Amino acid sequence: METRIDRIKKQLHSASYKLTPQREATVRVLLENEEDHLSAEDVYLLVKEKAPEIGLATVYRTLELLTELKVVDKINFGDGVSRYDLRKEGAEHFHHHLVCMECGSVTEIVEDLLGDVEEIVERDWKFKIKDHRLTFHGICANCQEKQSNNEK
Amino acid sequence: METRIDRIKKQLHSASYKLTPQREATVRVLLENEEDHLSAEDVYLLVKEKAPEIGLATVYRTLELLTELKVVDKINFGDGVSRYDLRKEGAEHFHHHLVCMECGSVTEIVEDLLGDVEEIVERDWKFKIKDHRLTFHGICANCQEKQSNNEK
DNA sequence: GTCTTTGCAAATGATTTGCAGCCTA
DNA sequence: TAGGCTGCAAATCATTTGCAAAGAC
Repeated sequence: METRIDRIKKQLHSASYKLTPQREATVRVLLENEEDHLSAEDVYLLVKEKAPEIGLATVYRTLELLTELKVVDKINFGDGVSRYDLRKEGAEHFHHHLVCMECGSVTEIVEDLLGDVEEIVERDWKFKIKDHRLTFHGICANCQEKQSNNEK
Repeated sequence: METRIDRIKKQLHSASYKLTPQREATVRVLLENEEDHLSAEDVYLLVKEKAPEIGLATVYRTLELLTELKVVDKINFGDGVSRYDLRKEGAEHFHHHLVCMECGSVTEIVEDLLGDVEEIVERDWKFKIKDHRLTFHGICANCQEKQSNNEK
């Protein structure tokens, strides 16, 4: 069976890059933390646990490479750091995010919510859409509940 | 008649801040360049033309202040800099952007495209939306035309 | 061997902060 | 005169780059 790593390896090869141990360790960390939205520093610390000799610069270079190959998406929630998110396999579009202003949690929405909107934009603005970024800022279900409990 | 500056002045006062000459100069630059998406450095250079003694730190501090008061929105298109956008008066929601991957131009969409989408998100994810960020990356009408001309 | 990739340290660039002086209530 | 506000310079933080050594084909 072809694993996810195998497929990423192929993608690298077809762009004439190698899956070095460092790159593999980095990809594994991303796979094992798919739900999180790790910064380069986060990834570095996690990779370091398995491969202590790795350098931060290598992590940055790998993440940049993976971004180029569209294996990951680089996102920015407005705090000063870039975060890296594995692209869902087969997903045509970048997924969306709900960022909680209370607790900072980030929830992913994989469903494509923008089909109709993109049609309108392409038609009315004559803009050829290649990608999108949609983030909602607000209060997550958890924090809403906490708030209403506090009011009791 | 109450000008836009007057209203911003009131907003500052009601949060017990003053509209100092430096702050006023900064706001004026933002008003005069509403269509652009200026970085702090951009704002600094423009303010410097009128008030050469101003410091970059003051511009940063002013922009931060205006962001807090929701007079401007701080946005990030993925290049390493924050940009500042005057919030449209009366606009309930932050407007959207089309970023051209060819020429880097940024077009604003003031229309609210997300009404339906927000309803879905609030209902299905129990997420109380306070704000949103929507950016499309693609090719603007101009660059599309240039490309098809080159192919001739 | 040649070309790619790496780790380290130094460089860069955006943004923030410490602080002494300034201005205004 | 006290506090907010400013300009400057130094500090910080994320990210990038130069370079010599190490590794892959």
